[in-house]
Amino acid sequence: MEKQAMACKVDEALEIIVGKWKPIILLLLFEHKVMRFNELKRAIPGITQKMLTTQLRELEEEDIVHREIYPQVPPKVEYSITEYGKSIESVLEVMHDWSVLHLEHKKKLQNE
Amino acid sequence: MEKQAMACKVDEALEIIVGKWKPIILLLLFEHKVMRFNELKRAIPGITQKMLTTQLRELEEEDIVHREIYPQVPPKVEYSITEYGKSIESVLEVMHDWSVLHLEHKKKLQNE
DNA sequence: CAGTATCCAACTAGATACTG
DNA sequence: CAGTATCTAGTTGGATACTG
Repeated sequence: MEKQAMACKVDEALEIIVGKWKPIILLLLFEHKVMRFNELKRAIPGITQKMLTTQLRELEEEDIVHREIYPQVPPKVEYSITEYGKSIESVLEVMHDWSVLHLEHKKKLQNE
Repeated sequence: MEKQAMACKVDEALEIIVGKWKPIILLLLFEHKVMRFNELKRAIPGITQKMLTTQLRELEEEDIVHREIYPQVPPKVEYSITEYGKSIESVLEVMHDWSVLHLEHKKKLQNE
């Protein structure tokens, strides 16, 4: 595979998984399976409603997160990972594992 | 492992691999082993000198890219992946593979 | 050749207020 | 409860000019 084309595709993946709050949103949904809007908001310290909405809409757009609306008052909306979205978990794990490696490496460098 | 701590670490990894031009820089260096500044610049259409410098400095800071300066006129500077930096290749590959999967999935969705 | 320095436009994200 | 709307401060990145 040509490297330039590959970089192009990597960028696309990054745009989806990145976004300041996406990893934490995804990890929470992987853990809890189903979460309501305010439940997510409480679980993510520092996020604003606007940001949470935006990031969830983007993940929904990519068919990674499913949004279930219950037509009732007060409104109830539940978020979950789609069947397809589950494919992203291994990517998050690889990134996490490398991060741990990286932290250790930096610590080692500082001790020299 | 607690999910919140994990998200934190994933973010750190993302900050390093992301940056608009980092994937392409890294992939080029993985392919060519050693590249000079202008060689990289020519290989990356649209990048400015400022951006290339910034991104390279950040990768150098993280001990992922090595910068070899030859004290001569005109100056010659060569960039390469550090021994440690090689650990990032598999992360890029996983992200790339998922991107390909994702493109296929989106195409399938549009045909429905 | 391999950068630095400066300026500015565009986008991002936070705070805040409002609503079905 | 689960958002939307608006405004604004801060950051990012591009264009351009200059340099050892």
